Amino acid sequence: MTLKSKNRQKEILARSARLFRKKGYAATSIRDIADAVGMKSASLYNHIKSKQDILQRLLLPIAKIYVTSIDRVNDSNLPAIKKLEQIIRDQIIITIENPDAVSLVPDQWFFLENNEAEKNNAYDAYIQLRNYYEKIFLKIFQEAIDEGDLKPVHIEIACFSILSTLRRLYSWFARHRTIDQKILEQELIMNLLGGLRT
Amino acid sequence: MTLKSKNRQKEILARSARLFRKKGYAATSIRDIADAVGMKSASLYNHIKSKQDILQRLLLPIAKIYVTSIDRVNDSNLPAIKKLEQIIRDQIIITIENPDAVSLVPDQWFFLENNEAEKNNAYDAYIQLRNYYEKIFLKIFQEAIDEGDLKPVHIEIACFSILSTLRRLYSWFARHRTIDQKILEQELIMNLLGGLRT
DNA sequence: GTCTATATGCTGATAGAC
DNA sequence: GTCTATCAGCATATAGAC
Repeated sequence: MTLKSKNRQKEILARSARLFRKKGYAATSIRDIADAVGMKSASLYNHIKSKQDILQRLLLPIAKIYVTSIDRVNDSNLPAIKKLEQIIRDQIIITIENPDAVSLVPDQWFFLENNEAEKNNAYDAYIQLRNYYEKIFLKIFQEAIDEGDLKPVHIEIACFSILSTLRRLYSWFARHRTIDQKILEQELIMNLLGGLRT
Repeated sequence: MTLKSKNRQKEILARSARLFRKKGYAATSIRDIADAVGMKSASLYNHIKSKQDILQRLLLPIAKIYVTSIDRVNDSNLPAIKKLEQIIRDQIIITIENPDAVSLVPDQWFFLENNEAEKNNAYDAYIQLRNYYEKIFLKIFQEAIDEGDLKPVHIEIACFSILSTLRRLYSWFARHRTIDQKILEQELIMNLLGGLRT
């Protein structure tokens, strides 16, 4: 594979991410993508296997970025409450660095297909990554309670609430790009964790 | 219009809402809806004008329910902080009573069409209702700060955070239907407002 | 690696029999 | 008010010339 074709693939993925974000996977056609890249739809197939292939090559890497990020925090020696703060900071950074790919996480993952015949279980693979992330998040949250830094709340409600906000951050950020990142971090940490501290 | 045909229409709307929730508007076909109702797709058109018509008749009423609800709270004589608590409670009730319609609010509104030629500006009408809701919400939030009950935070971040969680509540609730509603209210009020109180 | 041409199937919606 | 039959358009994807 040449460098040029790799760049072409990257461009196709980036343009697709933007279109999927704007219109949704189902409402975005291969022709839409071809137009955005500047070629005919048939030519796209020299670079990608299928429309589904594009979605998978957007969602699975971003899901792995999230998992890698929470693993690193989890392996650190910080107190659990500091780990939670770092997880929020990391999510903000991931969102700012990959806004289009991140935008697919709340909604478009559902269009991943589970083709068992071809051992192409992108749907299952994605769900597994997401569940793993949430499991670690819940575990750290419980530790912060055990360590006396958070109130003994219903952890599933609290984690749902925190993750709902972080998953939607991309859309807020699109409308407020000029905000200082440090202020955003401080405010979100206060919003999301402040009510739960002892 | 007979009672029977009204019931039929209600059933079509309810089945459609469930399908739009599960698969998304774009990925749900008229044939899917017809199958779910138990008739042929052509017969559907005796009850509804178009697929778009269904979406509009789901989203605009639920948007109006939200607006009516916040108007009533806003008109009350409660202190602003108590108004915010009531808004959260109201959103929980609306979500529990209309889970399928509410599920369309975060994502499927984008598929509303703006047909200016036919003065059928469902998209604009919806956006207007949503903007109105957010404007009132922000106003009450600012009042709670002015009344000394909330910290002088960046209100747009705080309101985004609170509304993100409330809009996603339907999906959490689907997985935890047995939770006591009072506990859910208490926990969410603590999660969403606790960190911001003076 | 891009193109034109095309295969095949599904889409929303309509016409008209009953 | 439901059906069968059908339309025109667009979907994903492929074949093969250049």
